[in-house]
Amino acid sequence: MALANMETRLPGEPYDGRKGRSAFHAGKGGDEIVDSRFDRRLSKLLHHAARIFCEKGYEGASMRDLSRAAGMSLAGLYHYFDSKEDLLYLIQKHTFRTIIERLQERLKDAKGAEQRVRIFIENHLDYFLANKEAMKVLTHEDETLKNGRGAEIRAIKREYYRICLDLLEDLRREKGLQFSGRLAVLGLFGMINWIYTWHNPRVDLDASALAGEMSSLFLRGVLNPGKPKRKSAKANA
Amino acid sequence: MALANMETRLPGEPYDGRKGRSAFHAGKGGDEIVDSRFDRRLSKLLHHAARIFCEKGYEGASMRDLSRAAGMSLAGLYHYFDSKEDLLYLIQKHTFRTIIERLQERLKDAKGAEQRVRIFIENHLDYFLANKEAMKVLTHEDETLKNGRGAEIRAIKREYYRICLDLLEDLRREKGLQFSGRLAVLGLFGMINWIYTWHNPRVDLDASALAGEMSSLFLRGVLNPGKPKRKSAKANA
DNA sequence: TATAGATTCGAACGAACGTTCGGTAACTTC
DNA sequence: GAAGTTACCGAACGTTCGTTCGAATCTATA
Repeated sequence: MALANMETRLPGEPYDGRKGRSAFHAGKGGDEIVDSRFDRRLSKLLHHAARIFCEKGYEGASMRDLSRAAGMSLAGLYHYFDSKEDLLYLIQKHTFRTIIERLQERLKDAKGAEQRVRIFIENHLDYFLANKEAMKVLTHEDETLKNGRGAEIRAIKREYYRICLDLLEDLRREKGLQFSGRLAVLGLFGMINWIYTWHNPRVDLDASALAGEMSSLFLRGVLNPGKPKRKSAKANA
Repeated sequence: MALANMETRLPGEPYDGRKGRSAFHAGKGGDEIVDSRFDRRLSKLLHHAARIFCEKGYEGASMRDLSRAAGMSLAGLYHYFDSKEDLLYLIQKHTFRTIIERLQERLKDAKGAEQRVRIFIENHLDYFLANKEAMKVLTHEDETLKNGRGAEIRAIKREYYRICLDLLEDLRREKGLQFSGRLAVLGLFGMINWIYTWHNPRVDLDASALAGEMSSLFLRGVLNPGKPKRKSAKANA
């Protein structure tokens, strides 16, 4: 009973996650109010939760921690979501969807494969550093969600991966290069996701400068022809 | 009482972690037997624990999970270590110390800054892929340990970071380049640590081939002069 | 101001957690 | 084979966990 809405959806059907109270679901005239009282409160709760999951990890954080941080009773929280797992799911879905949405917006008016890769990197770092807590939760709690919710997040992740892979393969084609797309994507993801373990705003560059540096590092690595061993300027493709 | 040996050491003094029963502590004639019954059993327990921490995360894994996996009673486990936290500490310390030890061995007979950087990367990936579980625990549970144990692991981490930084600064000097050592180290760490999230032995290259690819990607990125924007061959240093 | 629904709460539930304790069995040393 | 140490276990301790329930309070509309 408690797990009623757990696995009774159609596969691929997203969880509502709002207990049917939100004005998000479109009325007869299409999307309308997206900022009901309920939605605003839920959004604040998600931010509090992201901060706590970021600090103590998903498993290490308790609903009592969240209730304390949000200034709301433990029982009251459950008015806004179904379970702790649902909470993580909502955070990850919203974060992932937003970063993809912003990326597609920025890619609209971009010409040239190299420029588009730079935009990908800058968008990622911009959003990462502006939403450190949620992005750490997205990155660090990668394998935490199971079953339906996990599958849905993993699907979004594949979508994001695919976008990056396509950009890199366009680049490869445009410049007539040879490299493994998979390796390039995952190497790049490593570089730009790892920042949550070290970036300190008082010491390190800001997002846009960082994006510039990392783009250069990565693109030079990908664009330049591999020299076979040592001291030999011209080499095979 | 229960936390007696928790914070009563001198700062910097490592935890024994063996409850004084190990033959590890040198006798009068220097180091002798390193493989007492106790040590061998402990080592097996650490492997089981690494596997479980890897699968479910440190917080998500229970001592009962470990007792089941090790085929030993819950109470019996505590004969070998003080606490769950101690367990994580022992895994991380041993893993980190071993990877550094092997690196220093390999660096002994290596000439040329570039070659030494390649060795660093190869050693890291070799060990990572041969000890995936422990390395994931080391990497993923980075901020889990607190207080004394956490400080000690963090010190080893700084040592490892420093080794890499020195290698890269040697390279920069030798080739007369200009780049941020910190950014290069952390970018490289991102690339080579991220593999635990994606490497699939049935699909991906093995450690040595992967090390070759990543070394090329990274070194080309670092070694090649930065071109300012677009289509301009010669640029500033 | 009456009413319906949305929102919040205190209190409690059963389950799972890390750890401890007293005792038994096994091994080592003389 | 007695004595002493090491290895291990069943059972329980006290705490914390995620979640639920019924009731109380707020808010918006008529």
